Amino acid sequence: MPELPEVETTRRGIAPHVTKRRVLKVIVRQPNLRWPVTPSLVDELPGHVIDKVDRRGKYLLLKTRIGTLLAHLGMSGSLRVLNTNKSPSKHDHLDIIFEGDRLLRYSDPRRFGCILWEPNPIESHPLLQSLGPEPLGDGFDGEYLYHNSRKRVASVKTFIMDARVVVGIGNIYANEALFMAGINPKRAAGKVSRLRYRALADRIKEVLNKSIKVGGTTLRDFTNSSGNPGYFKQSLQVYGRGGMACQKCQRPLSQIRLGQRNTVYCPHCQK
DNA sequence: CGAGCAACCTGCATGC
DNA sequence: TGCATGCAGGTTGCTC
Repeated sequence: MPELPEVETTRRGIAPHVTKRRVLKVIVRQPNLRWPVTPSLVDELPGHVIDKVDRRGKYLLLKTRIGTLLAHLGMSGSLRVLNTNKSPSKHDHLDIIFEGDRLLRYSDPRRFGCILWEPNPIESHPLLQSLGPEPLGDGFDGEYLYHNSRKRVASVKTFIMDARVVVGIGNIYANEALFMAGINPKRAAGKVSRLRYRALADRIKEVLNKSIKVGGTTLRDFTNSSGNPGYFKQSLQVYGRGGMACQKCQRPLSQIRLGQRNTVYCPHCQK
């Protein structure tokens, strides 16, 4: 479900409700996520205050004085702030109950996400170790992409979706940014010019920023922390539109498989 | 080292 | 209606 804009939407939604709040209790109903929910979470988090909600790539970091809760939403996960009287349904795997009448509920039908507890400095967590720069941060631009793609024969789409290269760009926004930049997704990453990588980096920033502004993309079931959908779907130009007319040239969009992922592009506008 | 792919799991749309 | 199939927003970890 979530790429960077959806995770950032979640972060902004939950932050005001959990920051400075003290955890009363943690309830785990289904520990078998991508990795087992860290068992000590239930014993260690209660009694402590969430100081800050950060994001690194698609990971959410709930920081306390004694450690960090690291959450990933996988393909179908969500975090919502609810009243404690709301009873859980089938895929509501974990609750963090706060003092007062609020709880943070993790739901994830496919269970590709994770909830981990890390008592040590989070910067050294293995899952965060090999992540590339934030696409909306200073370390990311066309020069960076150009420099790191030399001699790479994999497709440029696979390249920008690799979290070791740059975090946060999933299948939706990779398709969109390549269309906006006029680059064929099949092109070898190492054969894209410096000039065109500048355009690509700019379009990546643009599409992510615009999506965050409207609460992300809701395809079937993504909702923000209050249960509302995101509105970027209506702005998508190629994702989910294989066979339909290109919005620039009116020719039909091609749909292919690239690195096991559905890929839509315009053979006329993207070279 | 990089590239390609199977795997994790459930829900939903489609076709017979 | 029922069943089989294929597909979905992500990422790791295996093989070559």
